Amino acid sequence: MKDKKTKKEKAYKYCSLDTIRMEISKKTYDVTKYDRPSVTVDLNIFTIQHNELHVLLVKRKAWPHKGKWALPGGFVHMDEDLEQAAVRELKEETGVKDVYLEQLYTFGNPKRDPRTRVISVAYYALIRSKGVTLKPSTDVVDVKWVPAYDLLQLAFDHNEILKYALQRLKWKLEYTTVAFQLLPKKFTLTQLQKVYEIVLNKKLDKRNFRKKINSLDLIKETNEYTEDVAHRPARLYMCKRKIGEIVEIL
Amino acid sequence: MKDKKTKKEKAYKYCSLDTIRMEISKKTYDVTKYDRPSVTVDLNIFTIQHNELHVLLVKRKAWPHKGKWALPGGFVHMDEDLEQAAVRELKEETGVKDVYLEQLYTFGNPKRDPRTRVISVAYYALIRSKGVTLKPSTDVVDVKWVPAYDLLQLAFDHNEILKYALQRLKWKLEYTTVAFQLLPKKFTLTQLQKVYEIVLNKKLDKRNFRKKINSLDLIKETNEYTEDVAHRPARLYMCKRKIGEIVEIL
DNA sequence: TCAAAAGTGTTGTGTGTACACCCATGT
DNA sequence: ACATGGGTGTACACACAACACTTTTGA
Repeated sequence: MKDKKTKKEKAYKYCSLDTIRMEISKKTYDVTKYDRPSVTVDLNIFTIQHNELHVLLVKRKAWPHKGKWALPGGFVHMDEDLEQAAVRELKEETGVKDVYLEQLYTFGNPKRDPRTRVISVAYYALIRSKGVTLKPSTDVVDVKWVPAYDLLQLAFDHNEILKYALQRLKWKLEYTTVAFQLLPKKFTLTQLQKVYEIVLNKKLDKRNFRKKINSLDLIKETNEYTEDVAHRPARLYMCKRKIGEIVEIL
Repeated sequence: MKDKKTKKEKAYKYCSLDTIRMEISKKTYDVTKYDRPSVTVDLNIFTIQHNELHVLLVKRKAWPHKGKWALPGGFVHMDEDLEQAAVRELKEETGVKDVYLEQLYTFGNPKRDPRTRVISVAYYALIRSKGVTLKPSTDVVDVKWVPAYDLLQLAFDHNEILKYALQRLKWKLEYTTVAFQLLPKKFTLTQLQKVYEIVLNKKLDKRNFRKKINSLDLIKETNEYTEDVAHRPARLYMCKRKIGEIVEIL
C-alpha cells in the first residue's frame, strides 16, 4: 500500500506542467465530453385559505408559456445545494421565506421544456399564509394563491407535478405531523380537524378524531381560549413535536 | 383569441431573419447564461442470495475514487429520459437488464463529486439474481453482489444513497407488492416469508404471516409442489398482482 | 331564548398477536 | 425411525367506527 502511494507521488513530482494538464484533462474527459442539461427546482407551496387548500402560482413573463400560470421555480446555480436553490427561488419569485421544504420527485422528460433539456427537481412545503405577503419578482408578472384542486392549465408539465405533490401531501398528512405547519402556533382541535378534512377531502368524526389525536401525545393544551366568538370558546393547543416527524395519525 | 394569433403571425412574417435570431436568443437567454451541472443516475439494485440482502456494486476504474466500490451509474444523455438513462447505464456497466426501476431521491450537494458539479438522481430496483450474469463494462474493473448491510466504504456519497435506499426498501416491502420481485415466478410461502424476514431484519410468526397474506388476495395457489426436498413438499404459489402495487402488507 | 360550535363515552366489530402440534418426505 | 421444514386454529387484547346529547358564549 505505502509503496504504491510513494511511487505515484514520485511520478507526479517529475512531470512537466503540461503532462499534468493532460493528465487532468484525461481524468475529466468523461465529465466534459457530454452536453449538460439544465437543472431547475420547482416548488409546490400549499396553504389553507377560506377552508380550501391553495397552491402558490406565478404568472410567466417570458417565453415559453408566456402568460401561463406555473409553479414557482428556477435554475439551480453551480455552487448551491438543491434545497438552497429552492429556498432562494421561492424568496426571489414570490417573497415567501422561512419554509420547511421537502423533496418530491425529479422530472426529466427530455421534451418537458422547449428551450433545452431541463431536469426539474420538485419540492413541496406547507405554510401558514396569514402574514405572508406575496411580491412578484421582476421575473414574473404576478403571484397568487389558487385553489389546489382547480383544474388550471399550467405551464410545462406542472399539472403533472402538482398532481404528484397533492398525492404526496395526503400521504404525509396521514403519516406525519406536517398538518401543524398549516395552522398557527396555537390552534383549536376543530381547526386541526378541518385541515385534515380539507386536504383528505372527507368528513371525519369529531369524537374519534379527538380521541386519536389525544392518544398520540402530539399536542399539549394551553390555558387560552378563542375569544369573541358567538359560541362557546374553544381551548387552544400547541404542537409538541418537530415538524414532519413520522407518526401514524389516521 | 383568433385575432391575437393572426396579429402575432403577421409580426413574424415581416421580420428579417436577424431579428428573429435575436428574438430567439433573447428568449433563451435565461437558459444559456448559467453554467450547467452534470446529471447522473445512480442505481441501487437489490437481490437476495444465501438468505441475505445483497446490493450490486462496481469497482471504479478511474479517478476519482479509483479502485473504490460504487453504485453503478453514469451520465444522463441529452435526449434520454432519466429512467432510460438508468436502464442503459445498468445494462452497460453490469449486464443486468429488464428491471423495474423506481426513483428514490436526488442528491445535489455541490461538493459530492470532486470533478465538477454533479447532481445524481438515484433509482432502486429489486431483482432475482438467479440467471443474471454480471459482466463488467470497460468503464469498471469489476461488478459484484455485496451484502447490503456490510459497512463498505463506497465512492462519493454512495453510502448515504444506499442507506436511504435500504430505508425506502423496507417501507416498500410493508406497503406494496415489491417483495415478489425478489422471488421466482412460483414460490413457497416460506420463501416469501424469508424475503420479509431478511429485508425487515426480524422474525415473523409463520401462522400470522400466512393468515395475513391469504387475507389480502395477493397470490394464487398452483397445483405444483417443491420436489426432491428432504421433508414434506411445499405448495407453490404465484403472485396475482402487478409489481409495486400499493397494498398494506405488514 | 336562540344559534352555533365546543366538548364528552360507550358499544360492537374487526384486526394483530401469541402460541403448539401433526404431516409428508428423504436419508 | 428420525430429522426437516410444511401446514393448520383459537383466544385475548387492542384499535377503529358508529352514534347523540349537554355546555358555553354572543347576538
